[in-house]
Amino acid sequence: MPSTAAADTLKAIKLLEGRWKLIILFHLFDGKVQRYSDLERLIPDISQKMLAQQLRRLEFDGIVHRTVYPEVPPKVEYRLTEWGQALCPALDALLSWADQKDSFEEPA
Amino acid sequence: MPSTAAADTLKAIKLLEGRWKLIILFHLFDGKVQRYSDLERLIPDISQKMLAQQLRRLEFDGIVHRTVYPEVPPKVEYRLTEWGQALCPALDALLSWADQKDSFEEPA
DNA sequence: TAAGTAACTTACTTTTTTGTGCGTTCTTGA
DNA sequence: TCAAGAACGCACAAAAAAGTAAGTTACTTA
Repeated sequence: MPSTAAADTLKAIKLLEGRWKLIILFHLFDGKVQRYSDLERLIPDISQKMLAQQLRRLEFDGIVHRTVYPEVPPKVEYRLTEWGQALCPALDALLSWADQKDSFEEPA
Repeated sequence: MPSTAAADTLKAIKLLEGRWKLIILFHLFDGKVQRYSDLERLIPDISQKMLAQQLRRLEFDGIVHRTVYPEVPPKVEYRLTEWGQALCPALDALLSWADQKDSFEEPA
């Protein structure tokens, strides 16, 4: 284990931190393609500002791909990059960790 | 995949979010036991307040175990719970995801 | 001419998280 | 008598994240 493992894991988690990113990602898994307005509908509590901002960040980080169709009114589609799809196993591992909680009960 | 998968993964990530938690955890992996003052030394930039606060939160969440020795001056030791140790594979999965990044280069 | 549409910006406010510095406790050794 | 040591707690300040509401663009259709 190189000494950067901790730092790199930190970075990985930072890419996913925040109130909205995972929620957005879950709507894009399995190759789903969504328009901005689809995501707005699927995530009723998010503000337009946060949706746009987090999508841009996910795009910048290489997790989400953005396609603009030059139409009026505008049309923009979002999908995961391949690397974004590759997040699945890691999130599954986290989920199964969370699920295991009750099977470990600490001795007092 | 039950429909709570997204919500549960969210919760799991929230347990690890923030500037300090993973840093603290990395110093406790592999059964390492550390005193409060050890962690202070190992994490030079953290303030006492944040160290105490995050340790309490990790304890509350069942990830870290806290042992107080009734001595003067005080002695308090921290170690991972079994469930806390069980985080390793999930963090490894995240790390390997991060490492894979360059092997996926998106077609423009 | 005017309203409608999708996908955002921008300016501003509120909330949450993090940081700073000092105080507290109790006993021991100089 | 008094400073030292370990592990905090507390009040307050700064910074970061999130939320609110209104404005923008550039065509299309009524």
